[in-house]
Order: sequence, then structure tokens, then C-alpha cells
Amino acid sequence: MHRVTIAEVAARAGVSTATVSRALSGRGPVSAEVDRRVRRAAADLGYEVNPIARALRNSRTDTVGMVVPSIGNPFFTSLVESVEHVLERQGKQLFLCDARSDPAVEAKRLASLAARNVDGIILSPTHGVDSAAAVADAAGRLPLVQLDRFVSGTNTDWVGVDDTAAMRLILDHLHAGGARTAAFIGSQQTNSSSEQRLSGFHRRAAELGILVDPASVLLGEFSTDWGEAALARLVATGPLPDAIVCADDLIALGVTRACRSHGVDVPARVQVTGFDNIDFARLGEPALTTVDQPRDRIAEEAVRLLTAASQADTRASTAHIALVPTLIVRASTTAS
Amino acid sequence: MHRVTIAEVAARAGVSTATVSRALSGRGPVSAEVDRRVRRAAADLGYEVNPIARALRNSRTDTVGMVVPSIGNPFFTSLVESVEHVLERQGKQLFLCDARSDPAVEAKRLASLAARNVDGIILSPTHGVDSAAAVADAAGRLPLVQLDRFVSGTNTDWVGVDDTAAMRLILDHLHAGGARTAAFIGSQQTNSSSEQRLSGFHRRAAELGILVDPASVLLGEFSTDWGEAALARLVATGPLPDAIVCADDLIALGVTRACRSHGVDVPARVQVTGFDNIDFARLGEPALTTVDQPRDRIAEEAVRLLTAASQADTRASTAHIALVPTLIVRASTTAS
DNA sequence: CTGAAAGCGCTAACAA
DNA sequence: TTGTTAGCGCTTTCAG
Repeated sequence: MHRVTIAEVAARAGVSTATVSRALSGRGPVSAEVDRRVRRAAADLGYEVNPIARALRNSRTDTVGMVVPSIGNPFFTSLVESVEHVLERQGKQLFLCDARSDPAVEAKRLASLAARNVDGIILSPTHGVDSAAAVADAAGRLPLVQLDRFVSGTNTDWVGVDDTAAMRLILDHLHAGGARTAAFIGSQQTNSSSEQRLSGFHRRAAELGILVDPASVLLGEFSTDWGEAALARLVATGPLPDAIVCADDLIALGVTRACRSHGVDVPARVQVTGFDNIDFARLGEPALTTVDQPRDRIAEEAVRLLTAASQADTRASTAHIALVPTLIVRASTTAS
Repeated sequence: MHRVTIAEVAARAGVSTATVSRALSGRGPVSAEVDRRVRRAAADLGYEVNPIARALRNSRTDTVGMVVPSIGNPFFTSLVESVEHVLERQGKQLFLCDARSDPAVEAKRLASLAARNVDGIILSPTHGVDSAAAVADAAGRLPLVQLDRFVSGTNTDWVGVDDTAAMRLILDHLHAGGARTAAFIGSQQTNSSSEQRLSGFHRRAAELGILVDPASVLLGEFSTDWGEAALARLVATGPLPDAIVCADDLIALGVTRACRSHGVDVPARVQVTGFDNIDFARLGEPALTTVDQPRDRIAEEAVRLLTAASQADTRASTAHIALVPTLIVRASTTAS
């Protein structure tokens, strides 16, 4: 299985390798006649560029790296899909890595991507603090934009959703549905999404006069298991609130499932909301009211920022783009 | 942002680049003293190998490519997680690609992986027929093992689950639960999983004397939407069967959801089963009885086959490894 | 045990 | 417009 090289194409077309390179890459002057001969020869031989040789020469790979906290979380996979779609239009490849919610793994992946000379990195950081060193390091070496979450103390581009606005939408809706007390089930405050959503929750609840028992703010992780466990705890410890605001759809799915097994009626006894609008949110029982993240927009902006960063030599001021989310009303809440 | 090269390490250690290479890669004789000096210099300078240069020289990348039909399908993402886990133990990286259920995209990804000199490819093919050319081509260039599904007419290693055995488990269980008529909701017969599951279904149903109305074999795609649509069709066209066997969990989740909205009691009126045992199967209402695929085993075997294939020069006989699945009984069926 | 030198496949000066 | 040449960073003969 021999790999055809540019030299063989050159020989067959009767020109030099430089000319072949110019003809095939389309930059550099080539006469129409020679161009034709070269393309012909390349086609005959079944020539394909060797991206590795090209990368070594150019230190560019036309590849973007992406690192997400967990490929098992449907929100991130759909974000990946959006990003890949945008990149494809630019003829770039995506190199996807899973950090397995572990800053150490994440650091390895970032280093490896940088070593592989990807043209830029799109990262949704695993941890708001522990990810800092690796992120700063990677950002110092190549263009990097953070997605959805960001690491405190880093100074890179970021694009995500306005969590505070989202919480406003959610709480206003719950309030309209009659909620006067509320609980919050989220993840440990180890990432920005979690923090922003919780603080947005507290703020709007206060403004609306919705009571939040500190004991009913439960922080675990972004998973259905945690949602189930947290609801069990709420049931055990006291009277249920009118509404339970969850930091993401996985948690909310766990909560509604636990409500079913505990005989708690959703939304009649307690309203429940999610966050992200993953596909499965529709399928819960009841279907989840949630906040939709404009993934395609997020992906587009991220790629745009990356492209801009690779072109500008001067590190221009960094951008923080917070997109406005949309409330998706379904059966797990009462207001229309 | 300058990248440290082997030459700089050599200069600092007062040796040649060849010696540095030998010391750092650990092959080739190096005196203890020199070895220490080199490592010291490398550490001081923060040297990291350039994987691109190494790949160009060695035509090996320590990277395995993986192509799945859809990264949005949780079954495939969990398979990816398993594979990555196994590879990590061997110090290899995974390059993941999404074929978006499109043989044309898949072909591009395969070609691109081959061009990038990955050491091998793990593929779950999108289409049983249309994927053939690209798969054969890729398999001719480097080690390739198919996972879960396979393309007819190709001759590569394969590892997956014994679909026929799985259908036996499912139908025996449904039969024990009293089912005497059954429907099948699957995807178009464009991939082997689909075909095998359907034929396994028919065979065991016949053996057990379970009646299958040809009109109740509905083929669409692996998605919740299709599950919902198919159930609506079953409801519209006639008396429901005692059981609905779905070709994967996504379909089953759609079916149970539609059952709720159509007021069909699961499992009292109709039993429903899924396939794959994705995380969300537990969360449906009712929780899904399904068949668990031993993902970790599948991943392990796949990587093992790949490694074997890269080492043997002679293309040994190809292996087809069908692992035995396990029935997971939950609330969507009646037998215990 | 170590160094010199060639070369993986490609592209960008520089010359012609 | 085209060819010659050097070199990206690394590994591996081949001499010493």
C-alpha cells in the first residue's frame, strides 16, 4: 500500500515538485496548460496530500480542537454537532476530546491538542478553578475560546448564554404559575454555569418575593442520579416547595422521575424546570419546561472568534458574548 | 511563543540530536550519565516532542480514529467512552468523527483519517450497503474493525452483540409475560443491526407461536420521533398487539411517550422493550425493559483486534466476535 | 556508546 | 511562469 507523493506526480507531469504544489494548492502562478497536466497526473495516480507533511511545513493543520467536560451529556454532544457543522463550511476538521469531568484529564487533552498544532481550541472547562492553569497555558500558545462555562481568572474569549436572564425567565414563569417558595438543585459550585445560575436564581427569587429555604438549595453534580437523590432528600426533610429549579435537564429528569416514584404530582404539587433543552427534555414525564440554549449561534460565534484570533497578530481585546436564551414551556410547570 | 526542539535540548546537554532522541524515546543505547544530562536539559527547557514531526518520520501517530453514525445517539457516545478508556491505557489518543448518518460524510471522514495516518480505525458503519466502497477502501489501507454494525460484503474484523440471541431473550420474556401478538418498530433495513434484530425477532416469534401482523412491522429510523410516529400509526390502524419490540431504546422511549399521550397503558395493555440499555432507558415512564450491550467488552475486543492487526504483517483471518447480551427487566414488561 | 547525515512529504524563498 | 534549494522536527542507519 504505497502512498503517492508529490514527487511522483511531478515526474509524471514532467514538472518540478514546486510546480505541483503550486498547482494543487492553487496559490502561486501556474500556466493553464501545466495546471491541467498536473491535475491530470494527480488524478491518474490517485494523489492525496499528506496532511502531516503539510502540517510540519506550515505549522497549520486546518483542525480545531474541542474539549468538553463529558461526552455523555447530550447538551455537550449537541454543541459538538453544531460546532462541527460550522467548521465543515470552512473546510476544517474537528478533533474532539472528552475531559471526563477531570481537570487532570482536561489538562492532558489541552496539552496534546496544542502539541498537535491545532489551529485553535474550543473548550468548555470542567472546573471553574482547577482548570485555570491548563487553560491559561493553552491560551498562551494558541487561540482559545471558552464555551458555555468559563474559568475564573482567565482572559480568553467566551461565548455562552446569559444565565441570569435565563433564571429571570424561569422564575417569572414559575411565579406566574403560582409558586411562592422554591428550591434549587444544581451542581457543586465548581463551574461558572452553576454559579451564575444559582446567583441568578437567588436574585430573581428575592425580587419576586419567592421564599428560598437555604436547606433546599442542594448542590451535587450534573446527572440524573443526583436529581433523584436530591429530590429524595427534599421529600425526607420537610414540606416540598412550590417549585424546583434545576441547573440542567439531566438533574430535572432525575427529579421528575423521583417525583413519580415518590407520588409527588408534577406540576400540580410541585413545578419543575430544567436547563439546556436537550432532546430528552421533551420525553420526560411530564415533558420538561426548560431554557433553550441557542447552540448554533453559540457555535457560530465561537468559530468566528477563533478565526479572528488566528488572523489578528495582535491579541485584540477579548470578547464575552452572552446570548439570550428562550423559555420553552412544557407540562412540568403550570403557567401557560 | 517558541517551541522547544530537540536541537536545543541537544545543545544544552552538550550532545547530538540523535542522542537526545535515543535518550528520550528510550530505545537505543545511552550511557546513564548522558541519559541524565539529556533528561535534565529537556525538563529545564520544557521540551515536548512534536507529534507531527514524529508522525512524518515514523508514519505512526499513536492515534486511533473512530467513526460513529451519530454522536447524538447515547449508545454510541457510551461506546466511545469505553473505547477511549481502553486506548488511554495504551497511551493512544482517539480521534472521533461523526458521520451524521450520511455515507458521504462517512467516506470523507474515513479518507481523512487514513490520510492522517491514524494507526487504525474503529467504525460503526452508517449504512449496510452504501458504506461499502469507503469501508473497503479504508480497510485496504490500514487496520479497521467494525463495531456493532457491519457492512455486507466487507471482510474486516467485527465485534458486536449477538442480535439473534438478544431477540430470543426479549421474546421469551414477553411470551412469559403473556404476549401472544407482537409488533416490531425499527429502522430501515439499511444496516446490519436493524436486519439482524428484525430477522431474529421473526424467527423467535415464529418458534414461540407469537403472531406478527406484517402491517405491524414498521421501519423508520433510530430516533424517538420515529418511535412516536410509529406508535401513532399502530393506534390508528387497528387493535394494538400485546407487545411492541423496538430496535433501540430511542425508538422505545418515543413509543412509551406516545403511549402515554394516547392513553395506552404500558405494560398492562401493551408491553414495550428497547435495545442497548442507554442511561435514559431507566428514566422513561415506565422504565424500559431492554437488552444491555457489554460496551466495555466490545471496546476491549475492538482495540485488541486493532492492535493485533497492526502487528501482524500477514493479514490473518478476520474475526467476527459476537458477545452475548443481557436482558434488563424493568417496568415496561410484565414478566418478572 | 555517540555523532554525522540523510530523509519522511511538503512549501516558500529565491533565481532564472 | 517555472525550477532549485533549503528546511519544518524528528528518527535511524552507518561510521567511528
